[in-house]
Amino acid sequence: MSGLLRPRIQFRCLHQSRSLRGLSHHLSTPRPPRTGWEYRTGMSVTDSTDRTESDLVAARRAKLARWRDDLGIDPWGCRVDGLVPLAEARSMFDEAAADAIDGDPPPDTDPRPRAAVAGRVIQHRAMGKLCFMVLRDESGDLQISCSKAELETSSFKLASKVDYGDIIVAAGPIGRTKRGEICIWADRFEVHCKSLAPPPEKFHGLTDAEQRYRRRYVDMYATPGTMETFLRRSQIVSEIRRFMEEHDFIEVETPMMQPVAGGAAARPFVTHHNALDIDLYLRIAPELYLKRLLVGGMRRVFEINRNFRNEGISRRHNPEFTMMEAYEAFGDCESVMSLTESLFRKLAGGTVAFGDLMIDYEAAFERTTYGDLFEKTHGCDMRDADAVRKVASSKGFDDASTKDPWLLVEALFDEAEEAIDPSRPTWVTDFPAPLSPLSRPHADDPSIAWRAELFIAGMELGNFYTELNDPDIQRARFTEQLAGINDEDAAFRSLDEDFLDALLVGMPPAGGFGIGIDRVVMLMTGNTSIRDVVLFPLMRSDGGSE
RNA sequence: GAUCGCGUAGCUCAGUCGGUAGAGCAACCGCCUUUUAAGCGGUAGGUCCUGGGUUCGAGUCCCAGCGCGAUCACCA
Repeated sequence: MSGLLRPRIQFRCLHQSRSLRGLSHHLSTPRPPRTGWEYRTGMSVTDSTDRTESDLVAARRAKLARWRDDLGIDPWGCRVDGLVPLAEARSMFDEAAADAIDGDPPPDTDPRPRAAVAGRVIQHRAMGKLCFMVLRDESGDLQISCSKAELETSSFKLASKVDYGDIIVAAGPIGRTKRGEICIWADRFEVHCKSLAPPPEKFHGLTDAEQRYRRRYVDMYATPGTMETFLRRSQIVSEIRRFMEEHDFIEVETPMMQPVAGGAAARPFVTHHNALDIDLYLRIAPELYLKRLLVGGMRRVFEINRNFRNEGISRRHNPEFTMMEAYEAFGDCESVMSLTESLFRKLAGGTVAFGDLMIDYEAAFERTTYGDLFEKTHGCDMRDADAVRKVASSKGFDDASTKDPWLLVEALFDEAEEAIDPSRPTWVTDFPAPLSPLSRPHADDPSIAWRAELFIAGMELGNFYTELNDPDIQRARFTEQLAGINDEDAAFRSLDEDFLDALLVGMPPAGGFGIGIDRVVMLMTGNTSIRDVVLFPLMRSDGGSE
């Protein structure tokens, strides 16, 4: 429930059309030939047909050829059974067994535990007849030592010549070096993948943000912290899923290609189905489909998946983003708010740092109403149209005298959001009904809707509603919204008649909510840019195959 | 979309007042059996983002473009 069919679309469209014009101009402009090929291989492009390898790539290819021709090895590897993750091999280290070996000649039976491991070489130190290397996999790092005395000649040659970035398999007893480093003393050593690309700097990894996002596969192994963030993301999504299932929600998948893009006010992406010869929209929200499922009889449903919005990119916005939406029949705004509060409490497990903020999820979240926040910031009642116009006019809005006063309230509310303490998770409740066309108005005051938003660290985390299930009011709301939109939006916005038919069949009263999963991950991992929690954030095309 | 900042070797970064393009890591050759960003000796590696301009001379100054980042706007 990501948003609404809001009249605000009018000015968003002005904004969007500028960006679209900018984009088409951009696409028609020839770009300098800095291609993906260069990023990947370090080769430089001398003209459109002739590619010259960099010395670094040439050296790696030459090494590959020598291994294949002189040592007869297949550098591309094969299936290997019985491998253990590096962290697990490290944990198998046995102090007593290592002590038994130290100093004295090894006994007939080596008491040290053995392990076979695989990993990418991230450090390599060759010292003549001995070499050390550090391997990395998703579980961590582990040192391997290869001695000329312990390995077959060809294996030792390989071990002493592997490059940063190669993927190897090694096996042997898990011991310790003189300096106390846990280490596998390899008696088996094989290369299972030759890396031909020039590696990044081995201590800093990639620091240039552009390269980190464009070449995430390098960033993941080379930059400290990247893998941890994405493993944590995976855990968080898994915890959320488990939490929802424990609360008797069932997971569903609804269309991402929709004939009518509804459930939010965003501008959609358009695609085309050839056989049916129809345009389809990538969904901007799953809301209207999930509500159909309540009509069909499901009591509690949720969906975690991508939405696509054809809008700007920022530190907090990626055009495709992951959202969880959930609907609970016979719940309401309050029931889904308290469910969410306990979800956040569980995910955070206390206080989590985000930038300079220390955010406490244990205490009850703050609450304020939209109207109070508005009045505190602007000194007038949001229902007082004349006063609102006066404030808007004093803030320099050109359309202060003609625009719908509720749209002025919405525009002015941005400033009010800044009054929310970013270090305290805060509910803003009782949104204006005219800005909330999918939620139920209060019985005693139809200008106020049963709708709340959650704010944390200055970010909007999600929307929470008592759902509107009166088909006549819903139709009227949709119709009002459509009446106010401009030509540009009218092209992709229309009444979802099938959804209204579903409401005629009858949807039980319900609470519903949507939360931005990427933003939850940002909060839980302390990343202040969404690009650091999305594996492959959208980047401007940079020529070549990127 | 606006404003500000950045773009130099494969990577991480220096580059003074406009005066011959620098270092570390990585690479190549040699030495080295307990290293920890190993060490020592040697070698090679550049479209200084692109295109104009100013100048005797531009990595450096000016203009335009491209890309990235930050802030703002819009949104979750």
